[in-house]
Amino acid sequence: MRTESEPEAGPSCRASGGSSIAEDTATPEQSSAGTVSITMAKHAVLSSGAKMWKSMKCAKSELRLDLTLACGQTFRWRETAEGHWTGVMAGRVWTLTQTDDTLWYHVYKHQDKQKNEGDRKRRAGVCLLEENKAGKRFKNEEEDPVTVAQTSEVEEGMLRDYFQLNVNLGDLYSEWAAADCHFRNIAQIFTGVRMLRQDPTECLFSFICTSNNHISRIQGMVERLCQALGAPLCQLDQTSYYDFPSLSALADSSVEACLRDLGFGYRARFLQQSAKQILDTRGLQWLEGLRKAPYLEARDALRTLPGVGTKVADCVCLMSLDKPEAVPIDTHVWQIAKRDYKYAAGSGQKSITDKLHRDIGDFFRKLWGPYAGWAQSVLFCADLKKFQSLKEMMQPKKEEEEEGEEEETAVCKKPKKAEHNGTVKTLKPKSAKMTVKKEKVV
DNA sequence: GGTAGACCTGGACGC
DNA sequence: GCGTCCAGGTCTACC
Repeated sequence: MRTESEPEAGPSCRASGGSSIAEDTATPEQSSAGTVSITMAKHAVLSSGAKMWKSMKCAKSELRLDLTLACGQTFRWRETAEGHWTGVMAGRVWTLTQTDDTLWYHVYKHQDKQKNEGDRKRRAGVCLLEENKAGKRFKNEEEDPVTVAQTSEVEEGMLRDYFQLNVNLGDLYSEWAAADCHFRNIAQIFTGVRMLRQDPTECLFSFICTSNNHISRIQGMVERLCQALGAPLCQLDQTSYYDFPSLSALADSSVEACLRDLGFGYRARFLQQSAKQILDTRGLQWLEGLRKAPYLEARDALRTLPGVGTKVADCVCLMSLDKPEAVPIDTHVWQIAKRDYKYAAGSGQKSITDKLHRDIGDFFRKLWGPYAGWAQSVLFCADLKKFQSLKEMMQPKKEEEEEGEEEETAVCKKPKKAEHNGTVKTLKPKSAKMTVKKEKVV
């Protein structure tokens, strides 16, 4: 997703697909009407008319787009208008928004021919960088010869799968809150935070970029990766959208130098080598196949890849491989464990060792049960600096509740405001009493 | 099983 | 405006 206003940063390896935008692109309404226009396609906005939108029932308590899409589990969604989130999922560009009990979605069209060509080249391992650089044209695809109803059914199915809407989040929140008073306080405000079921390839290679890195920089890197090696999908306003690169495209021997030029640093080698290792020794379907493997087996298999340690492997397991018990332990989760749960083991250590990772993971799995990774993501989300204004809202509520509540085990002292947005890491443990009333197994 | 240092880069922060 | 610090880790060598 590169905007026209972004500076050209790369010497030889900078895609510039947005520079020659098709002048014949039209708004979706105009296109469907068969008219030719020089108006650039725009991001959909619900207020401009519900006609171009489809909808499905989904309560905000089950899904909060703003929290779920911006809590750091995915790096490709942007708020393109107030409450409207645009991103790429399953090779399509979507804008999502929601009202109280309805999830609205719009899927943008792109030219089939162009998409097929991109797919063909990606399968062949062709780096699309030069082609993108030369300026591909983004057009609206023609209407598919399927009924609108069939299309809606497919798209709704894709959304249900992506957001894992078959999982009843309300029930899980109740169970976590019953087992954990700290969670209960956080959950008053941070409702609807759920794990996505992402494409394993996208998830793996995005998280290889996260090591020793800022969230803002990670987002930029993932976008440049797609821009350089992914197939173009469409352009909306000033933003070009690309599919995530295939394994073949990532494994090409030229990729490391290309990505180094794009500012990936030492991670460039990890990305190329991991892709190559998967293709050479495992095969295209291996990553998806790990969805059927037990958690520890999948995690250990991922850890054999260059640039994939315990934390990244856990992220991939949790966010794309159907392993809800995976609890990624990073420095912030360690701080949360110490600050909010008085987790003492390993407090004298300077870094997160494998043993500490295993022990903290077991601690949270014991506390929250088989969906511990989901619960952890709620706390992680609440700790993000960008959501501190939300967190502050819960303080008065909590104080009121504590005043009228004598139950000993439910007292969680007000946690110190934690700030981490990729740049602030000052987190000092503050005493907070945590008593687990019972071990809740979901 | 634990520690330390290197690894890229850019945003935040202090001056 | 400039210098410094450090980030959602991983890898390697060493103890």
